[in-house]
Amino acid sequence: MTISPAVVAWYRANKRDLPWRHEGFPAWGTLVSEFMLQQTPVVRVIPRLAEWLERWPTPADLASSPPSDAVRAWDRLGYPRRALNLHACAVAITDEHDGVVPSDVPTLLSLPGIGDYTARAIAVFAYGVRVPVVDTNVRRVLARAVEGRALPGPPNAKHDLPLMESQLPDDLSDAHDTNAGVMELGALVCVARNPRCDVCPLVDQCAWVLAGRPEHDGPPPRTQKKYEGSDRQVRGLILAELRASDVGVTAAELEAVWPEPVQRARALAGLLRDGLVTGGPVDGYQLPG
DNA sequence: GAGACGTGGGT
DNA sequence: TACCCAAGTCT
Repeated sequence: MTISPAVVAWYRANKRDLPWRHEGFPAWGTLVSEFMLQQTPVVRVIPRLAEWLERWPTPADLASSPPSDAVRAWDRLGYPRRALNLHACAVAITDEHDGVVPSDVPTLLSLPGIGDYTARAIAVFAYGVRVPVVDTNVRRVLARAVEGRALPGPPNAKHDLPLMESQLPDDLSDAHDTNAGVMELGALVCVARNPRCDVCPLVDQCAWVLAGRPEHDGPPPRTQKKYEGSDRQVRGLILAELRASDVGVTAAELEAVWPEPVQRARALAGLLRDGLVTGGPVDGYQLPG
C-alpha cells in the first residue's frame, strides 16, 4: 500500500499558495511559521507571521529584543509561552549556532519549544531533508488510508514515525512533497469531521473507504476542557491586561480582571512560574524583559 | 504519560 | 447555543 504517487500528484496540482512555500522563503521564516502553527489555524498565522518577519528578519534580530516585545507581537495567537520559547530559540540559535537555523533533527530538538513535529518540519520544509513529518493531519490520513481506521490512536512516535517513513519515496523532492502532501490532504480533504472523500485522490485505494468506512473503535479521543471559567481563561485575561500596559499593572488592577481571589492567584502563580510575568504584589506585575 | 496550556472560527 | 477542532510541547 503506497499512497505517495497519488498524494504527490494531487499536492502539486492543488497545494495552497502559502507564504512559507514561496521560493527563497528563509529557514528562519519556516521556523517562525511552525511555532505559530502549533495548534493555531493557518488563516490566523499568516498576517502575524508577515509582521513578525518584517520586524525580526533574522534570529539575531529577535534575540536582541526583550521577550516582552515577542509576547506583545504574538498578540492573540494563543498559547503565549510559544512566544517566549521562540524568543529563547532565537537566542540559542544566535549564541550557539552562529545565527543559522540548524538543519538536522537532533540539533533542532535540543532547542526550546521544538519537539518531534517541529524539528522534522523544519528539517524537511526548510532544508529538504528526507525524514518523516507527522502531525495530527498525517496521523489521521495514515489511520484512514493505510490502516483502515476512522481516527488515529493517541500520538505514538514509535508507531507513527515508522508508518510515515514507510510511505516516503527515495527521491528527495518526492519525499518532500509526500510529507507536505499528506499534511495538506489532511488539512483540506481528509478532515476530522465530514471528510470530503468525493474529491480525495486516495478514494479508490483508501483502506477505510474500502472497508466501508467503519466507525471509530479504539479509545475515545481526548476531549478539551471547557474554556469559560477555566484557569486558562484567567491567564489569558491577565496577560491581555499586561500586553496592553507599558508600565505594568498593580495587584489591585488585577482584581478587576478576575475578582475571584483563589483562581486569580493560581493563574498568576502559573504565569510567574512560566516566566510570562515578572514582578510581585508590591511593585506590580509586568511582561518579562 | 495524562493533563495543562489560548483563542477564535466552523457547524 | 454548545461543542468541535486547529502544522504540539512540556512536565
